Amino acid sequence: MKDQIAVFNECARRKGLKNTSQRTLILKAFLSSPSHYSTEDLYLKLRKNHPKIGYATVHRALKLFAECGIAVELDFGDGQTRFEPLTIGQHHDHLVCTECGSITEFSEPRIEELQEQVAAQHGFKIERHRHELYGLCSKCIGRG
Amino acid sequence: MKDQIAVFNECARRKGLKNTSQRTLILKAFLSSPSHYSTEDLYLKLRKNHPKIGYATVHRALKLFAECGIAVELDFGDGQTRFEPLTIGQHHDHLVCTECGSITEFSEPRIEELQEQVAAQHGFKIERHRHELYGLCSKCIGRG
DNA sequence: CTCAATGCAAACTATTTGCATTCGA
DNA sequence: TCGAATGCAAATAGTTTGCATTGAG
Repeated sequence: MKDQIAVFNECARRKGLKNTSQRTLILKAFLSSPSHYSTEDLYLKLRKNHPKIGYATVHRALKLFAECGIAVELDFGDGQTRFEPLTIGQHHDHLVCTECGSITEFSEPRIEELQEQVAAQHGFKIERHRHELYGLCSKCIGRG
Repeated sequence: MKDQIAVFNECARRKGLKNTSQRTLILKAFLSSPSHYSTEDLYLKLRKNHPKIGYATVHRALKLFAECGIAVELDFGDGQTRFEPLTIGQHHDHLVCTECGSITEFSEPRIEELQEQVAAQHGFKIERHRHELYGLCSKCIGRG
């Protein structure tokens, strides 16, 4: 988390941005939880203690975090863009439960390797990827 | 393609739907091209020869195709939902060029297998997945 | 004749933008 | 002071829905 704040501050400095209490607040809330926030999620959470904060401010901050490389935008197909804190060099993909909406992370180097092979076969240069498995999580399998 | 039409007709019959010239038209156009159409793409294409067709009709037909299992909805993060014809049992994933927008399909059984292993480790039951590699296609690498 | 389908326009939802005001450097 | 940031409201874009009319069975 310290790393991420440092990375963001450096990025903000390069862009000539100013520090504001709101953005600091949003950044801390964003980093302090393992959640996958949509703008609305985070906005609603922050508003409890900071009623004056604006939706657009939260949204602009999240987009900025993504630009600075400390967040990634995710889309699980439910119509909401989510943002996830990104630690440098740490990539992972997601298991998304279609029943309860829970999100679990996974990382499988052998898949990444095969991806590279596939790309190479097509003369394709990978910049980024998304890999999501949708289905039932362990908690929901029993109930189903 | 014949299979897909048969599957759709059976599905429509079960749902008690009626055949209409518009939907037949949309279905044929949808299946006759390897493209990954958004509603708008297909609507604009169809409108050339059938100016009276409505956007909503095209959209409702595409959603229906997805419901009947002859199409899958795709989202490459550009804000448009795309629809791809699906042949039964034939699954594939996508290489998406971030430069020219071209879409190439790939299929790698070893990745699917590893996916299943990952899911099993988490007690997760996969219903479907999405796996997309974003980057530069062979044509765009030279130009870059 | 009945009810699904159509085509149009309007509604909706998430996201983005314009702008007057506020506030950090 | 200067310009970035904020907060509000309005605009946008894609998707979905309501409804009067059309048309298939």
